[in-house]
Amino acid sequence: MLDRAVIDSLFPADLPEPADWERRYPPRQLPEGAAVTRFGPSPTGFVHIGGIYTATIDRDVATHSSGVYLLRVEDTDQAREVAGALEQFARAFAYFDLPPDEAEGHGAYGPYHQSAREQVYLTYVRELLRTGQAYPCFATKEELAEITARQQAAKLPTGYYGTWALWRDAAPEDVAAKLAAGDAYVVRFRAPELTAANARVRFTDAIRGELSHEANRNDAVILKSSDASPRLPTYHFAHAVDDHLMRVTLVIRGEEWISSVPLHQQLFAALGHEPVTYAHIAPLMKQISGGKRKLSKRKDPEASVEHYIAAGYPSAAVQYYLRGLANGRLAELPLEQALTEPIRLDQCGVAGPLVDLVKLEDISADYIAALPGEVVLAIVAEWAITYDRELAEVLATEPDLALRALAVEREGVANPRKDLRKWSDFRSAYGFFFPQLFERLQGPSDARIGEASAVDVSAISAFIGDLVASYRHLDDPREWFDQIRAASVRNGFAASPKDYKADPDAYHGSIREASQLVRLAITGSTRSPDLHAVAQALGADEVLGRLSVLAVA
RNA sequence: GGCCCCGUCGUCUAGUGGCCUAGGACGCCGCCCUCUCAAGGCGGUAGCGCGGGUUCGAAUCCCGUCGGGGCUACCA
Repeated sequence: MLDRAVIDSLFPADLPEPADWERRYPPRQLPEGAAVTRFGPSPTGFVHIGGIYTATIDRDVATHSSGVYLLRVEDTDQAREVAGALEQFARAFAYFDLPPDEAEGHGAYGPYHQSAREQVYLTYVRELLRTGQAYPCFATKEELAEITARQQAAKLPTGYYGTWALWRDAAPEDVAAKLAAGDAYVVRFRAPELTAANARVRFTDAIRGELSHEANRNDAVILKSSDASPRLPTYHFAHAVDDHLMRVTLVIRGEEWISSVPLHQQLFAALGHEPVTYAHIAPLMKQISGGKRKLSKRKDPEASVEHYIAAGYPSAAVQYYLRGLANGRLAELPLEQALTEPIRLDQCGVAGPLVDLVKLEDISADYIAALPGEVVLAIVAEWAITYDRELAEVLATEPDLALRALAVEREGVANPRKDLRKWSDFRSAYGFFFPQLFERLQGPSDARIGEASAVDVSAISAFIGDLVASYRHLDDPREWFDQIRAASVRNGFAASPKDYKADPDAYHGSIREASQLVRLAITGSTRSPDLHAVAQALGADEVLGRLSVLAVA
């Protein structure tokens, strides 16, 4: 074993001992059964929808057990750090209403950035070195690559273990010489010797139940290279140190970590830390040609929560969807109830679900349809400030018109329109209400009419001309529409589709075609909410203005 | 390659030996309503990966097999 003096010389003289940290971060005083959970985003990319999914479960379990949910930024991979990631985390958690009880800036167990915890990690690295449970390793990248290549050629498990582990049992004087020469090194964990008795490990997962795995044999790196500053640990070691000192009791993470549990348990044991409970959740998947694969923040930018925020999916709808994915039972409940009912870990699915935007949009449309017009307006206006400037300005200057538009077939009806699935749909669904956003037709030969109607230009202008001349802005829907029918009949349209079908050659078309022309003029589209309601929201002047352009050939 | 996780309609799921000729939701299709669209109402389509067992009886238990996913980094 390495000389204690040699070991200590590698660390600051005033480095605290484990007991010091234990005192500084005492066990929490929490009610029986309270879970302390954490989410640990890495700023090597943006939080994606899977991260929100995990954080939702973390937050929920802590809340419903009267526990604590903390946010710890896992920024040990400084080389791959992405600028702006932290700001994006904050935006994402704010948007989805997932406030941590503790995070950088508040909480007694910080710092909550791993890059600021160098001293803590060094204490425990030194401790493992002192007890011979870790050792410095000077193997170069080339040597490591060669080891891997030889193992693969020999069809042996790859890794740094046993006799492959160059520095595991190196002579102390060789190590001392390397250190004296100032060569860069990492610190590796000395994996326990495997025997028949400990070759396999079993553990209980809060979601999956009993799991077993081959024991870890690899001398995993726990402290990264000495030529970097700050000197940071790998995920594995940070997990064993931080989750202990932050007094985390329940680690909820993706199932890709199951394979690492044996290592983590060895690390906890070596450190003398009480093991934590794990809950490995199934990862959200993405449909790809020929199958599905785990959602990746690198490969799938559309999975970024920025995408959801920019498109304007309501936070509550997304949460409802994600909670339903976690516990199928919640998907059967009404939204309000599903948002407050606890998520049960033992009811979490074990197979990775595909993210289904169509389903989300259905939920979202239902949710928005139940919202009062003024609430929709307030949220859309807020959203538009960032994502649709022009719309934001229009809404600011025309709030009353916006409210009238939103009231159409939404307020006071049994089945409100479901034409908004996300805030960005507002422009296409309601934009035509606003003179500033609506482009009036050029005339009867406008391309938009050409695409939708076979009625010839002179017939259009005769009909619409008649309608404009006789137009009355009536309150009664039936009477209002009857004047359109009357004008169309006077100008060669059939009063009903049935009449038209009986003798197609006698007419330009039926009331269907006629009303589509009116619709086109007023809304610019062949698809719109109820025309009379639209006309009421618009007002007589605007309606006549929009119709008049078709009155002249 | 080794190890691990997973496998019910297109998708998300209910289902823990008989309540299952497998239920719900979304999608899709049809019909109704109708001045268009959306919504709504009604109806329909579609699934236990495969092969062996165990059992009176299996989606449910066991074995094998195939398929998908993950780990095997000084990334998390």
